Amino acid sequence: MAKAITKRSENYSQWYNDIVKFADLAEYSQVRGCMVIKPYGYAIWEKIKDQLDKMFKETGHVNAYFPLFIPKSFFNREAQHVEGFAKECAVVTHYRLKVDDESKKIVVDDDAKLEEELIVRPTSETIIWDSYKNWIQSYRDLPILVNQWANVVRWEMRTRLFLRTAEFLWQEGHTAHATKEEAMEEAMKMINVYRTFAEEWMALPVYSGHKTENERFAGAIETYSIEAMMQDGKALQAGTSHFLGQNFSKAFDVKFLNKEGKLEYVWATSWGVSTRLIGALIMAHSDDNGLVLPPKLAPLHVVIVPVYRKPEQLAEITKTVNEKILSGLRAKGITVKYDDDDKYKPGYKFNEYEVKGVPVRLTIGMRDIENGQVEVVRRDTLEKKFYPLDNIADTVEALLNDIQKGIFKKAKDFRDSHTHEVSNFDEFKEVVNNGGFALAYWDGTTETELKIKEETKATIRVIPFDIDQNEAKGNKDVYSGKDAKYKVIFAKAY
RNA sequence: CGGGGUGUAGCGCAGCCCGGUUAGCGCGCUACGUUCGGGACGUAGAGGUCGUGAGUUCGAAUCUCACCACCCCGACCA
Repeated sequence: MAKAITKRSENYSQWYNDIVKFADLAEYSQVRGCMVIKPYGYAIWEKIKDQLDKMFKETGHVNAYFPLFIPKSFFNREAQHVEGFAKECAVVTHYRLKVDDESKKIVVDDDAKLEEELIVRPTSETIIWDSYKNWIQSYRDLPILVNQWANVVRWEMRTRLFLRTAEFLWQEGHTAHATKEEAMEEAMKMINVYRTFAEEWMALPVYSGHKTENERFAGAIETYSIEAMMQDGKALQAGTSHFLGQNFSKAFDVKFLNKEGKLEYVWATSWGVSTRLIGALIMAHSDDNGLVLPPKLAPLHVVIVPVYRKPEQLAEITKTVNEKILSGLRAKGITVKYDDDDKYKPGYKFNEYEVKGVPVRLTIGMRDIENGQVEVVRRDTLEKKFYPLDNIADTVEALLNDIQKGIFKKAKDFRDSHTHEVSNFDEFKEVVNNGGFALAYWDGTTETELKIKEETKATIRVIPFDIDQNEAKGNKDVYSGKDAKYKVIFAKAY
């Protein structure tokens, strides 16, 4: 074992870094806080992107692209928005370099200073609403249901691959509506799209609900979020959808003439998920042997490893693989790789694909051909079984479905067993400090929320949709002892 | 921005305190041979502006100064 992945129990965050590295997903570049997403990691992002894009289009959205640069003045328009992002913006001040006469080095040409600085987008509300102003005159122009796949830059102080990097890839939906109700419905619709994607595709159980005022997106009236639990019991915000009210339409003066001939401000939403989802995928499912991927998002479903000594044996195995395995699997849309690379030994390959989380491995040697069988190993449980070569495609298809369901159940069981109702602050501290979600009553004040954060580092992740908030009536806040308004999920978060 | 640390081969490090002739080690890499059902082994080999720039010295990876970069711990955050 030349390369060993740190065990989760020893050092969880080192384990995470090891998985990213050994599974060849990403690495830091020479640019501070920025990552290189390597082909295998990018392939996972492409799978995520393809599916989400499909779901967005099915819900009536279209893609467009807006500039990377935003004039500084745009940020002045919406007060909360600028406050939320000002401290982490990259700013372009010049447009030209030159060779310095004395040092012969490349320097910024001071004569090429921009009249107005450009901000590298940390999010695109402002530049998009500046365009919407020109797009919208009448209720007939609405709704606008646009999504953008893009990169954004937030100059974070501390970064972690996929979870928080200075530049990251994401999608941001920006919609414009004639009525408040329609916009609110859109925001809710999209958080549900995210929830469906998380649960059915990522095999990641999530709590969805409202964010508190304190945790809301800068400039939003209402923020909805999906929150997942990682294997250390901490929460990861996996996606957000915002009802922006008329904040941005007022800031950018976007009005439309309604059916009654009256001028009104447009109602807005925005919603997004990022490459952070890959971090969620890693931390939710993987084990001490490496990455574990849900089959629906695995770039490669099945790898076939031949075991042989002589070239003639390899030829015979290859013939069997071609005739009895490959076409059957491909016909079912299963992505399969036959790894007959002679440069590596089987043992090396077994480990490599295990670390990379390929859901199913087939091993086939002379012995198996004689017996008409193949060895099948599933990545999630590492269980090995022999199956007949006949109908191997059906076997594998069923197994992939089983793995998808199995890892969802495992993640859900984990989350549920680490989610506890707490009735007093001592219990509360115990739950959040040991890694877990605390279901607690809250008095609804930012003051209490901040005090709890200060004392425990735990924050309110969501006010869950699927908890009837009438439950809170007659109960007391876990910290302040005042009358409770909500029952919420507290946890430490990434 | 506050506190701490590190820059030496592709990666991980030793050497520096106490200056000295050819700068080492592990992994990886290349060639050949033996291996091949859970990360093989042997032999031979390739690979270095010692972060950058000045200075001290007969002589600097080593001492001095400046600069740059990155990492870790805080405050901030998808």
